[in-house]
Amino acid sequence: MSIEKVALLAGVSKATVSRVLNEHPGVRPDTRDKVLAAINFCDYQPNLLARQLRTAQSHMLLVLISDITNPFCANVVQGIEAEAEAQGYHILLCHTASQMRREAASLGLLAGKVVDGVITMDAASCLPGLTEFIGDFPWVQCAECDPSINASSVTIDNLAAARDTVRYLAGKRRRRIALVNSDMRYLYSHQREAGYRAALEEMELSWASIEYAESLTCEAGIAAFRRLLQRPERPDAVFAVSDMLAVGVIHAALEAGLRVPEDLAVVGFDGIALTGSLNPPLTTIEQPMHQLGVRSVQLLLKKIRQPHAPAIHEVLPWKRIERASC
Amino acid sequence: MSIEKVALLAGVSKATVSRVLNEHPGVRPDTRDKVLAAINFCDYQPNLLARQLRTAQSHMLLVLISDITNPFCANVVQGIEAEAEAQGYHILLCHTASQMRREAASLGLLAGKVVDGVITMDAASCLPGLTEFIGDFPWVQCAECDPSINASSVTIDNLAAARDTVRYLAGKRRRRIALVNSDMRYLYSHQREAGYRAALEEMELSWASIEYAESLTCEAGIAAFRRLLQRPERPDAVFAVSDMLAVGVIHAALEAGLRVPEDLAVVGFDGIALTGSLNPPLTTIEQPMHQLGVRSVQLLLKKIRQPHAPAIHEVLPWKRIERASC
DNA sequence: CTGTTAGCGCTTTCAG
DNA sequence: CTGAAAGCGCTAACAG
Repeated sequence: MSIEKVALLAGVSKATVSRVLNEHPGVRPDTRDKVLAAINFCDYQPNLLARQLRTAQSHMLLVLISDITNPFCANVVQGIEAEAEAQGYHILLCHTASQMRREAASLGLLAGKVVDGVITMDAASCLPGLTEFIGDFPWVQCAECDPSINASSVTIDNLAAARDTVRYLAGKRRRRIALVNSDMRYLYSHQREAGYRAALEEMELSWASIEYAESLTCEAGIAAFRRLLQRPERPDAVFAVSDMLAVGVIHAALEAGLRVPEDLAVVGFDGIALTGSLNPPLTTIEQPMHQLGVRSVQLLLKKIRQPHAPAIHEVLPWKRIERASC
Repeated sequence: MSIEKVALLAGVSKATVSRVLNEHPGVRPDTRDKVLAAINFCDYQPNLLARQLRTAQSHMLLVLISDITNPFCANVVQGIEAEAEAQGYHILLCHTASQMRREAASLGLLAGKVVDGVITMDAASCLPGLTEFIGDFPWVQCAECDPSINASSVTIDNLAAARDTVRYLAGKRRRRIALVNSDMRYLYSHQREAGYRAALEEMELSWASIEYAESLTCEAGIAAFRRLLQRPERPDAVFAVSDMLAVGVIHAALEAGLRVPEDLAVVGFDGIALTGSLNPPLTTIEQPMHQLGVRSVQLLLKKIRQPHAPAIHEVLPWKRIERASC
């Protein structure tokens, strides 16, 4: 049943049906009722595709994500979805696994008018090849920002957060603070590593040790910590750039007979809910995950509505949550 | 730049451009090249909305989920997305928080032709009011299935899994086995509770104790276990219907001075990756999360392609993973 | 092998 | 306040 059938049924024109559908003012109450009755009668639902084609807006947002299985991402997506829903938008989720090919494919949805804009949360979206694909389409970088790109962003100050964390550990008399970092394709990895190095220098700690995890999972954290243990001198503290990595670090430490926090202090990053219920509870740097998502949507919609407004780079606060692991 | 511009540029008709775009056979190589050149020249990207309107298929799938933050859901979604991508489909994610209002709104996308079908993973989608909304549209119930509904489903045998678990605990000389269940709006809650009761009866255990968690989070697990402890006799084993609940149970148990597994055995459900890295590692009932997602997409596409094929109810195997928590 | 034409279902001027 | 008509960009008969 199309709008035409409804029009026929109500004895009016397509235009009038469209008017009541979109709540345009200036439709006489009784014709409005007639139309509404007809709509109800054949329980008509408008074809959204046709509407989108005609109005040239889909009210859909694309979200590019490396791995929804990572609780941090899931929480941000939840924020994105909540705000999108509140503003009458839907979200299209694309796992890119940071693979250029998949990213490029998804981005066809932008050019294809299937989505009105894109929020990226993954490493690869900053690659020169991809920025070209996105071109001038509305785009917000979330949690991972390349400042040289002309798109809005919502992030935290990763360098400051990492620096503060290492200083905090040093303040707790830890002298051999190791960093368990992630894939260096992420920009935040560089930023946090820079913060780590800066703090070591400031605190005049010469001991440094960095391991790179293959993914943001417990298993990768376990493997990374084991590698750390094979080095000449073992650390007395580990700063992991993700809570999941920290979970693995603690597991591997206990397994190796170390006590946490007595022998090894551990700090995570992200502040996922789970951290408070671990044994021991995990000290972590909390990112405003939900807010990161919410603001991303808000900036994206602003760009969609005012395409020529300049990019906005928003930096949200982080917070250290002190618990027993350190 | 529309298909018309390309046609003009290549000196052919729109139809021919469309043919090369869709790789239809029977286009002379040199005209094909001309078109391709033109497409390249103005880097034309087809308007997917227009195509979708015309062909009456969007190649998009709707996924209704209660909470992406729950790792079990996230893993299933990952499976859904992977298979969808492999088959040339995209997914639209809708958090429903099991709220009727939001579900109904999302389902407008079905009637509105924005999506070709829907996969539901939440409790509310079985409500009579909603099944009406979905009507005859292609629909697969994933992980949560109401057999009285005429839609395909992919699940595990929740009753058998729960029964087996309780028997296993009884076999380990546990005599006071408590169940930490979730929201009873979920059908699996009923099924697992039925399995729990059946096993108790079979094993001739008269002691039973059930607590209902408010959500599938660690915090809810902690609260539930605390309530359990306030009862006259404390359990010597807890079967939690979700790994996240189990994490909370263990946390609360250690906090109360109980040793796990000596004083309290704990078994979870779902088999999320994290469970292997907890302290102690968690015994759990593993659901084939990825496969649940993959098969859901496959059944949905089958239904989309053959609308009159009968519904298929697929039951996937589960697996007990024995670890130190029990 | 290629072009012409007729829509998909909707919104939106422009007249009346 | 309502209707007629044009057209969003594409695909698919049907001719030629």
